[in-house]
Formats: sequence, C-alpha cells, structure tokens
Amino acid sequence: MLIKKILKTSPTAEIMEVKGWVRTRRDAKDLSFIEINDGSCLKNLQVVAQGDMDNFESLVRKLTTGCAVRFTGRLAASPAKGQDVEFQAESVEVYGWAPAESYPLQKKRHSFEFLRDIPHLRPRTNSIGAVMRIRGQLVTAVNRFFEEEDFVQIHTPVISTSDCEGAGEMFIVTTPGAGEGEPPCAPYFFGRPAGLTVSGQLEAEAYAMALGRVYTFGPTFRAENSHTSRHLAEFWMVEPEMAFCDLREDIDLAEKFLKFLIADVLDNCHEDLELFTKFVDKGLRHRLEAVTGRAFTRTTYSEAVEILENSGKKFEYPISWGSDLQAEHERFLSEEIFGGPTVVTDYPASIKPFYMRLNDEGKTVAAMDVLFPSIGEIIGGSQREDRYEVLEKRMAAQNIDPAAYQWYLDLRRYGSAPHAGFGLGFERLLQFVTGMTNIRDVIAFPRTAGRA
RNA sequence: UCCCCUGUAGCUCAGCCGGUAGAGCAGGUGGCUGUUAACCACCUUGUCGGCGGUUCGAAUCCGUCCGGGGGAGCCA
Repeated sequence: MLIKKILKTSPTAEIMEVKGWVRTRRDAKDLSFIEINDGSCLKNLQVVAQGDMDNFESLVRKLTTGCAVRFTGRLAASPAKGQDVEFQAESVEVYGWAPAESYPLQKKRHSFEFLRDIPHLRPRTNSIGAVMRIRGQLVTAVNRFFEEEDFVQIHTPVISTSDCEGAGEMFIVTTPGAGEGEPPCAPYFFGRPAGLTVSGQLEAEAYAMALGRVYTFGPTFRAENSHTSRHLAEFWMVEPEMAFCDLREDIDLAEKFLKFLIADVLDNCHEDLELFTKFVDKGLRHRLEAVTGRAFTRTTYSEAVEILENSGKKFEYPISWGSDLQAEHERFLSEEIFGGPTVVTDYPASIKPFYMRLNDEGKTVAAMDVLFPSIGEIIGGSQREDRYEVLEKRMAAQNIDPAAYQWYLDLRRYGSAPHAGFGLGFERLLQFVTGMTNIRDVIAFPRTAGRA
C-alpha cells in the first residue's frame, strides 16, 4: 500500500506491506525507528522494529539513509507525538543498500546548488520531490482545463523548419558528417535547414483554423546564452490557439486558465505547498490566494508607460514610448503599482513579432503580456494578424522571407478568420506556485547554456 | 555576451592587514533513551578549484583559465 494511503488508514490487525526508501533511522535500546518514504507524499511513515524480530541486528540496525526496503507488519496507533499511526514491523527485506560513506544525500538540508550536481538523486529530497508532485498535478490540471473548455490537444513538431521568433536562436538539427562547413549546410536530411522548435504556435494556428480551439503542450528549445534564474535552453510551454477570438477573449481565457491552475494546486497539494511556505517563501499561500481571488489588472502599454513616467521612481533604464518594458519596469508595475497579476496590452508594433495583429491606428499591435509579481512575464500572447496583405508587409518589414512562410500566409489566403492565442512558460508557473527562485529546480533535468 | 559575488574536509561554512588549516553537520566507535533535525563522549577525513607569478614564506596578494551563484540583455 502507498504511504499516502497508509497515513490516512485507521490501525488494523491486518498484515500489510510497505515499500520505500529509508530517510532516517533512530535507535532505542531494544528497538529502532525507521522513517521510510515512497514518494507518494511528502510525509514519511514511521516503522517500529522491535529487537526480537528476525534480522534485527543483521539488517535493521544497518539501514541507512537511501536504502530501499520492504516491511511487512501491522498499522498501529502511535503512542508518541509526531504521528497518528506507525507501522509495527514483523519482517524486513532490503532491496538495495546505500552505503553511507558514498551516498551523497544525508539526512540534513542540502543547498539547491549542490543538488543540481546530482540531478539523478535529487528527486529523493523533500523539496525536489514536492516540486515534481506539484508539477505532475499541474500537468493534469492543464489538460483538464482544456478538456473542459473544448480544446483539442495538438502535438506540434519538435523538429521545425520555421523560426517563430526571428533567426539566430534555434538549435540546428543535422546528422554527423552531413556536409562540409558550418551547419546548417547541404545535404539537408529534411531537404532544407531544420532546427528544434522555439514555439508550436505557427503550427497550432494551422490546426486552430480547422478545429477551432486547440492547444499544444510540449518541450521548446532556445539556443540563447542566458544565465538567469528564469531561463532554460529546454523548457515546456502551453500554447492555446483559438479561431474566432479577439485579444479581449484571449486575455479572458489566460486569466481563467491561470486561476484554474493555481486553485487546483491550492486544493490538491496542501502538504507540498506547506513545505514551500515553511522553508522557501512564508508568504506563498497568501500570494497564490491573491491570484485566484481577484481580477487581473489590465492596462495598455501606453498607459503603463505614462504611469512609469509619472511614478517619480528612478529606473536604471529610463522609459519612453516605443522602448520595450524592462524587467525592472514590469516588476514595478506588478509589484508596486498594481500589487498583483497585471496584463499589459497593445505594445508598439516595432518591438513585437510580425504575426501580431496590427491595431487600427497602425502603431501598436494586439499583444498582451501577463506579468506576475516576482517572476515577471509568465504569459505572452496576441491576436494574430489575419489579413494577408498586412501580414506580408509586416514580414517584409522584419526581413522575413515570405517563401519560407508561404504555408503560413496561406492560412490568410483561404478562409482567414480572427484568431488569437498565448504561450505559458510552464516552469515559470511552477516557480510562482512553489516559490522556488531558480527555474533549474522545477524541471527534472535542467538544460542550460554550458550544462546538459 | 556584459557586470558583480564566489570556489577551503562528504555537506554548510569560518579563517581580519601573508607564517603550510578549523567549526557544525555527516561518517566510525562506545554509551543512553518510545525515538522523531534524538542525545552524550571520543575518533577519522583536506594536492584550501587548476596553472603561473610576487615573496624567505601564499588558503590568504596579483594574473589567467575552469566551475558555481546573482543581476542585465533576450524571452516563456
């Protein structure tokens, strides 16, 4: 039986078995206490082994942190403080030892930096275990949300020939000895240069224009030489795309989506959240409840710039209309001015990609960024440019080869319709939900520049 | 890519203005105890990140390379 279930079970005379890994052993004169964890929940089960049981000296007294074990016995009410029930062992089997002299994990707190050097063992710690359980919960919540909203999940390609954001940040996919010179170079395995996707958006648009409401949820790759606590070279992104949808409806969905996800974690991950509230961020629970409890503030870029200009606050990078919002500006808006999630819309066309829909005044595009306190941009989205000629002009203005994107232009040539979507950085959401300050600690095996 | 900080025992870290190293935890041994970050006593462990330089002498100063962290840019 899983420990998560056992801990909610009443003591019985029935013989049962538990399997897990030893977290710590404490010896009394004629008995030992072994705490075991099986990953099903944060809490350990206290196993009590009496001195007269078989293999007490040969096995039980030799158990150390990390050993994989199986106990059979009975669940009993615990006479001591600290737990309601405990497991009275009758027999023990050791699946695998973990020599204490070499096993890197000790029954003490380790720094996250140290744990990053042993990514294969760190899931055995309380904090990384809790992160990954919450991550798993969020994955199912994402899928449940879109199911309830009548979306179809599309698996867009990981290998892509279209660079959504502009050249220079794709990983190139090729074969050994494919050709002479710097890749990408002929002969091309796929007939032309290909790379790992930087976004599933363009492909998702094609399917939105047929199925109406679609979303992708998959890995994304950026070959940026970033060294920050919020960037990974390989990360996961959720990207819904909706036909017959404008920017307003796009923002509505994003807000509903984020609230749904956070409420889901608040409802289902009490224990794990408790850990983060205790050791990582005291105000965590409060901050999460603040997101679900009120409407997101919405402001246009122009209004935001005005607010920043009149704030009297001195920024390292001065702000003026036409320049992009810096991290410090975003933080100031969401943390100090609005004190919560903030949606900034209608950015200058010059600082946004070609596919965003040009507003009627011709200077701004129907873009939106959702800014969260402490982590900045968590969602970026837009209504897409659905007019063939306008899109063509914007591509030309940004030096994008229309031939390479003819299929994308085709979506505007045949049965074009207003549509919109956004991208959610899954790890950034996880950072917000857990309070973990470094993005490398919310993904199983982080890949960053210089490290894989 | 730029700026700042950092690299000392298995882990976390102290070592001020240069005189070849310490603490807590972990580990080992013994003791005590229905224990729970168990407790008490004793014990082991270091090419002080690499290379080069200054100096009678460098963990300590300088240069350089490598690793780690934070921030910026880019973005999610």
